[in-house]
Amino acid sequence: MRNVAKKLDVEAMSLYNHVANKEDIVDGLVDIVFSEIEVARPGTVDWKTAMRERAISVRAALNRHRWAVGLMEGRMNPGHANVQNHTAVLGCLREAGFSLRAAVHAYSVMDVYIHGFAVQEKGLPFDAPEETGQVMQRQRENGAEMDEYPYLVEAATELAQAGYDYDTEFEFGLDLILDGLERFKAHTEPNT
Amino acid sequence: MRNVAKKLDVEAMSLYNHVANKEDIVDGLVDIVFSEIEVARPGTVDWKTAMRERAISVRAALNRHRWAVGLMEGRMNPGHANVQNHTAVLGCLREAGFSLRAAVHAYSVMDVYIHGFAVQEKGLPFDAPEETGQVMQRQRENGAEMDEYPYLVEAATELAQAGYDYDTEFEFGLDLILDGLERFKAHTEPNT
DNA sequence: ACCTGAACACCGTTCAAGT
DNA sequence: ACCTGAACACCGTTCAAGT
Repeated sequence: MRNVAKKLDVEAMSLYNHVANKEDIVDGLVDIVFSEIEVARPGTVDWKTAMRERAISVRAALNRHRWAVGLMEGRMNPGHANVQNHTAVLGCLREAGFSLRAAVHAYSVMDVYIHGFAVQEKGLPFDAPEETGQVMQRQRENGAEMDEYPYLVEAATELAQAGYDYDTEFEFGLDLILDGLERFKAHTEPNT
Repeated sequence: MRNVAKKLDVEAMSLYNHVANKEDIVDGLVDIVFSEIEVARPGTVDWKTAMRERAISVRAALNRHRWAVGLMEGRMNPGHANVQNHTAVLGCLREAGFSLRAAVHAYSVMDVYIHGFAVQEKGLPFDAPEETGQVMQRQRENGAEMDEYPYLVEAATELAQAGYDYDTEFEFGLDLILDGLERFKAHTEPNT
């Protein structure tokens, strides 16, 4: 609040003449982020590529506005863009032949993964390889024998050497889920 | 800090004689939660049921300690139980035949999903059906024509009627991912 | 109608002074 | 060695007083 006010060359209390409270401002900001998410118009591409491109679009938006990570879901005053986005995704799945329950399932897995990945990526203390070694070393200093954790050491040294690419990691899980949904769809609704 | 101190019948500043700072306390608490996570001992069950049971154990622990949701990952001073858990999971996957990269991929998807689901479940403003209607109504009050969002209305009324079960929702996504990992494993390492 | 100074009830943390 | 009062630098928010 005080920082926002400062940027407007105004005192913090003045803001309360224009917005209800901080939550109110965040509601508006979050809806702007929602408005930046692109989802293919109905009937232009199959559901799988539509959902894949949307997922990547969400991730891109969250990367442009890292402060929004963890604030997008659970809004209790969803804005226009938010509701519109929900409708678009639900519509895409339903028109592709997903049953209502199946669509809700699919939506849940996809968004849990997309936002969960963003949270993990944001909260990670180390830029993967660089600081991983330091964490391991602190373990050692605390008296931990490293041969107690062979698999951890193995993974840490591998990642330190070859690096860790968030983009490919994200898409691995994304495709795993999309393929799973495709199989689930074929399994529950053999005709289509 | 001040609340913790109060529970110990002490002033807040006294705590700094025993811990470095707030983060230090949280580190310790989080590691207790990690210690409650059960993972099958090597060789007792196949990797898939081991990972499935662990996922459910994580979720149960997070349900017992909802404050820990979102604090488990990205610790930069991982405790003993944390490191031990990491090792156990990595070991389970490696000994089941996952390559190192594949194990890291698998670990990433699983934990992103598990913790992402917990975050979503915690942050949800409405206990599913009950408050869903209220949110929809506020949309209407804001001048939104409901036939703009047929799929949303459809889903909301359905969920309001039949209810929404977090446990089955969680396990749907979990099994989708585990099945996907099994297929991925078979695909990349045809022999085993 | 809009802005603001003073104040309230919070945070985590430091440090010199006490025992 | 451990505790504490006073203080600092923060939060979001209210309200009466100003223009």
